[in-house]
Amino acid sequence: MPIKEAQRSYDTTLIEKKIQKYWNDNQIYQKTNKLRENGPRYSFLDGPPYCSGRIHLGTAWNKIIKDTFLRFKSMSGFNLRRQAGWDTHGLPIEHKVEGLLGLKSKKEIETKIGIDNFVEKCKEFAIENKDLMTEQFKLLGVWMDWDNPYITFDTKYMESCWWTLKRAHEKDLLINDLRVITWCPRCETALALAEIDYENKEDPSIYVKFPLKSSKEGNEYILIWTTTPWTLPANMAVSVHPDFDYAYIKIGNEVYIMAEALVNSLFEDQGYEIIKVVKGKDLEGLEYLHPLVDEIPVQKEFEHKIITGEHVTLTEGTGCVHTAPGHGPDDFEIGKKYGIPIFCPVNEAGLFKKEAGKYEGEFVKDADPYIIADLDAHGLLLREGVIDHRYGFCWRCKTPIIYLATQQWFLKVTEIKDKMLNELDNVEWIPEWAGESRFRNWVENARDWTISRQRYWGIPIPIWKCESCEKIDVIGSIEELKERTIQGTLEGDFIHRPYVDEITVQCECGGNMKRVPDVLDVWIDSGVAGWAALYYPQEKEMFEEWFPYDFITEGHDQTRGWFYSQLGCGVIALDQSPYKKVLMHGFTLDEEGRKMSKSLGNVVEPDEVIEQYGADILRFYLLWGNKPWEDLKFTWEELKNVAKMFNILWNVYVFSTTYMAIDNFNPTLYAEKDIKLRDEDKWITSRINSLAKDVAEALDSLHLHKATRSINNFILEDLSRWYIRLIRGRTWVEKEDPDKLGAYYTLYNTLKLLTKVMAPITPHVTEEIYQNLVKGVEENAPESVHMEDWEFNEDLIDNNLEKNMDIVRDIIEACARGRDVARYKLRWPVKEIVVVSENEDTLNAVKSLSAVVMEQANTKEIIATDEFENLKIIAKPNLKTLGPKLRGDAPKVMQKLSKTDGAQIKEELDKNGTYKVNIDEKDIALGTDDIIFETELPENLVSADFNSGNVFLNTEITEEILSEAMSRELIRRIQDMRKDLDLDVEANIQVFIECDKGFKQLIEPFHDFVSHEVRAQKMLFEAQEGDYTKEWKIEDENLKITIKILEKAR
RNA sequence: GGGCCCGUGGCUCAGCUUGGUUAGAGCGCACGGCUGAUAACCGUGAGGCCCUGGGUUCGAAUCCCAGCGGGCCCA
Repeated sequence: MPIKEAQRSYDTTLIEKKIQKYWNDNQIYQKTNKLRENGPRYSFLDGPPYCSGRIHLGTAWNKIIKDTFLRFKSMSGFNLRRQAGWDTHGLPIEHKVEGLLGLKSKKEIETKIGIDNFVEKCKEFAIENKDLMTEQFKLLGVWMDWDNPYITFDTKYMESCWWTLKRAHEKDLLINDLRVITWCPRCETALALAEIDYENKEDPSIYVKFPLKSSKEGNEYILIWTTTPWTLPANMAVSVHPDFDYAYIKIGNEVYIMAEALVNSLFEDQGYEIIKVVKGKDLEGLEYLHPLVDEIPVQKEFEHKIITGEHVTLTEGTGCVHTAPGHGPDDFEIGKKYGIPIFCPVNEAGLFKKEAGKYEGEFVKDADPYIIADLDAHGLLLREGVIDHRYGFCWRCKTPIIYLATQQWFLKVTEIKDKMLNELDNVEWIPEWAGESRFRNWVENARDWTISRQRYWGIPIPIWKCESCEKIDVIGSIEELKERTIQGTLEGDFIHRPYVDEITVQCECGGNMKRVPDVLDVWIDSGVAGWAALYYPQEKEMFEEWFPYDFITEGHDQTRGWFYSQLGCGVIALDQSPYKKVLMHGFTLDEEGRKMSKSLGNVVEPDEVIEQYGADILRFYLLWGNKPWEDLKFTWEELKNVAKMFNILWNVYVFSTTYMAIDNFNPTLYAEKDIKLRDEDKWITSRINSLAKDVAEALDSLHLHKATRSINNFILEDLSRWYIRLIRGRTWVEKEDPDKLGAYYTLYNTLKLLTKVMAPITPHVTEEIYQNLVKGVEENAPESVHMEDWEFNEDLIDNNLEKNMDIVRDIIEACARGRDVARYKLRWPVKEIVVVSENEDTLNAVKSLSAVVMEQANTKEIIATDEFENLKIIAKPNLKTLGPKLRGDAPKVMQKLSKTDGAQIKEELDKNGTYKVNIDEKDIALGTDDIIFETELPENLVSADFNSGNVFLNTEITEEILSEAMSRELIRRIQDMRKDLDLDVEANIQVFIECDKGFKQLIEPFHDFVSHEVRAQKMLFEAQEGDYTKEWKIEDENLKITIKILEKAR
C-alpha cells in the first residue's frame, strides 16, 4: 500500500476518532505493553481522581502530563505500570446522594432510608461517575489501564487499608483522645486539616468587658476581643502573656486592663489615663465574673481566672485572650495545663446543649446576635463591629467550620515526623523547591492526624472494642476477621457499613467486641494506594515487582493532600516513602488568572476544547503554555496559536504526500547511490536528530514545556519556513532524478522521526501520519508509532552545518531586506551579491553553502570577502579646520577634492600623513584632520546588515536578467491560471500567448524553462482557442494567455 | 504573622541555575511581499525605567537585602 496523498485539511475530530478506533480494534495499547514486558521496570502510581462526575481542565492537564511522560518512557523501552486509580469514598458523594434522595440531615440517612441503601446508592453513584470520567480521559488519548483500575471501595483494597491501620496500632501510633478539632456541623463529622478551605468571611468583632471580682467599686474590667461571640458561653479563662506590659487605663469612671501596646489602637480618639502598668504575670490568678452567668447558670459552678500563656500576641485585639478550652486548640492545651475543665456546651450538629442555658437549641453561629445583645444589656459590650477575615470552611459543603472538643481517633504523626523528613531526602522533586521548601515546611508543621469520621460511605475503621474489658483490637485482614467472628456474616459487601457494624469478634477476656462505628478519613484511602493497589500484603508478587514507585505527579494542592498522606501512611506501614520522584504541577486558571469555579462561571470544559480544536492541540497547548509547575492561564488565543502550528505541520505533510504519491515514492527501494543528498538535506537531518535529542532530554527531566517549544520551533522555522522552501524546486522535477529522490528521502525520514518525537505529546496526529507515510511503505514497521523505539542518530548531528545554515539564513534574510529597500522583486534575479564580513566563520559558511545562498537569494553570482572594494570613497574638506586656514581657497580645495578619487587621497594620506593639493600654482598640505572620508555606494548597489556583516546586492538590470525576470513573471501568471482551473499538479497543458515582439524575444531564451515549470507540452506565441483565457499586464506589457488542458484531472 | 511561587512590550511567555555585545519569541497592531503547502504563508516596523529601592560588581533582567503587588498553603 503506497503513500497516499493526505486529506487537504486537518480535521482533528475525524482523525482522532479514527485513530482511537484503530487502537481499540487492534489492541494497540495491550500490544505496546506486551512489546516492552521484558524491558526495565518503571512504576507509576496514578493519583486517584475523585469520582465527582466530570473531569475539568486541571484533571485533564494532570492526566496529559502523566500520559506524555509514560508514553515517552514506553517508547524508551521501559516496562510500565500505569494503572488508573479512582477515589470513591467520602463526603462529596454522600452529599450528592443526600441531594438525590432528598435528605436534609445526617439523621435522615439512618431514619428515612437506612445506611444500607444509602451506601449502596453511593457506590452506584461512584461507579457511574467513574465510567463517565473514564470515557472523558479516553477522549484525551490517555493510555492507562482503564479496564483494570484500582478503586478505593474494592474489598481487597480496603483490606490493605485495614492492614495499614493495624501496623499503626502495632507501632502505638493509633490513639483515641479527647481533643479540640475542626468540625463540620453540617456533615456532623470531624475534618482533617486537609479538608478545610480558607476563604474570606464577615464576622462580628466585639470587645467585651469581664468584671474583676477583686474590684471594690465594681468598676474594674479585663478587656477581651473576639470574632466568635458564640464561644463566650464556654469561656473558662482569660490568657495574658507573662512578659508583656499590661496597663490599667481609666476612661470615665471605669478601669480596663489590656496590653499597653494596644491601648492607643483602641482608644486613640478617647481621652484615657494610664493608671499603672504591670507585667502579664502579675495579673495571673486574678478572678473575674463570667459575663453571661445570668443566661448560663452552669457557669456559676466554675472559677474564672486570668492565666498566662506564650501563645498570646499583640497583633490585634487587647492582648487579653478569651479562652474556651472546648473551642480552640490553643485554649485546649492551656486549659489542660491549668487543669481547667474542658467545657463544651455545643453538640455535634453545632447546636447549644442544655448546659448552655438560655441558648439551648440554638445553632452556634445564629446565636451570635443574641449573645451580643445580652452582653450589651449587661453593659459589658464595649464595642461592636464587623471584620472581614480568612475563615475555614468544610471543603466539600462550604459550611464554616467550628472547633469542638470531641473524642476521636488519631494517627500520631508528630511521632513519626522525623522519619518522614528523613524519607523526604530520598525523594527527587521537580521543581526542587516543591519538596525542599514547600513540602518540607508542611511536614515540619505536621500535627496528629484526625482519621475518624462520623459518616457512612467510607472504609470502616477496623477497630473493635470489648464491651466488657474495653480492650481494643485492630483487625488487619479479612482472614483475621473470619477467624475471630462471633456474630455476623462475611458475605457480599460485608466490609462496608452497615454490614460490618454487625460483626462482633471474640475478646481475649471472652467478652464481645463491637466495631467502633466511625469510618476513615478519605485521605487514608488514597494514602495507602501504593500497596493497596497491589493488594499488599495479601498478595506479595506485584508488590515486590513494583514498589516503591518511580514516579508520581499531582497539583500543588496535594502538598497537604496526597503527597503528605502517602508519605505518612508509607512511613507507618513500611517505614519508607512510597514514591521516589514527584513532579508538582500547577493549576489551570482562567484568562484573568482566577481560579476556575462554577460560581464565577469561568469554567472551561475539556470536552468543549476537544470539540473545537481536538485532543492533540489541547495536549500540546497544556504542555506548552507554561512550565508544568507554574499555574497556567488558559487562553483561547494561545490555543489558536497552537492550532496554527498544527495546520502548518499538516500542510507540510500534505505537501510531502502530494508529491510522493504522484511519484509513487518508496524509500525502501533506493540505496544511497541512487539518491543525491544536498547540504540542506544533511542539515535538516541533523536538525531533526538534534531535536530528538533535545526533546528526549526535556521529557526525561519533565521540562515538558521545553520539549513542546523545541518542537514548535523546529516545525515552523526549520521544516516549514526553511527546508520545504529549499526543496520546492526539486519536487517539481518530473523524472526519476537522484536529486529529487534525495529530497523525498530526506523529507520522509525527517517526518518519520518527527512523528516519533511528537508521539508522546500528540498521539493521534502522529499515528495518522505514521500509518500513511511509514506503514504505507515499510512493511516491517511496527503496527503503531507508539510501538516504535525512541531513538535518534547522534552521528547525523552536524553542529557545524547547523551553525553555517543559521548564518546563511541570516544572510539570505538580509538580501531580502536589501531587495525590499530597492523595490527589487525576489522573482527577479540579481547579477551579483557580495557578502562582506570580518568573521571567518561567516565567510566559510557562505562558501560551503553557496548553492543555497545563490538559489535563495536568486543571484547569478556570490562573493564572500572581508573587505568590499567597490565602495566609492569620497574625500571632503573639513571646513572646521580648513576654513580659517584657507579662507578664499577653501571652495577651490573642495572642488579639487571632489574631482579626485577618494581612495587615492586616502592611500596617500595614510602613507605620508599629508596630502598635497595644487591650487593656483601653490601646494597646500592637508593633514589627517583636514579631510573627512565618506563612503558611497556606487549606483545599482544596495546594502543590508546582518548579524556578522553586510551584504551588497548589484541590482543592475541586464538583458539576460530582464529576460529571466520576465520569464518568471510569465510562469507566475500561468500557474495562477492553472490554479484557477483547479488542475491537478501533474496535469499537462498547452499555452498560447499573444504579446509584443519585444516580450516574445525576452522569453525566447527561457522557452523550455517556462514550458517545463508550467507543465506545458507546447507553448506558442500565437492566438488559439483554449479552455481558459486571461489578460495580464506585466510591468508595461499587455498580454493575453490561453490555456488548453491536455489531461483532465484524475 | 510564617512558608513557597510569580512579577520582562497591549496580551501569553523565553531568558535568571553559571552576571558580559544591541533583552528574545508568538499573538495583536501598522506596513509590505508571496501565490501549486494557498480558506494558507513570509517579511519589515512601531512598541520594554526587565515591579520599586538599596547593595555586591568594571558590569545586574540575572546574585544579595528590603519593600510593593498577585497566587497558593498555613497560623
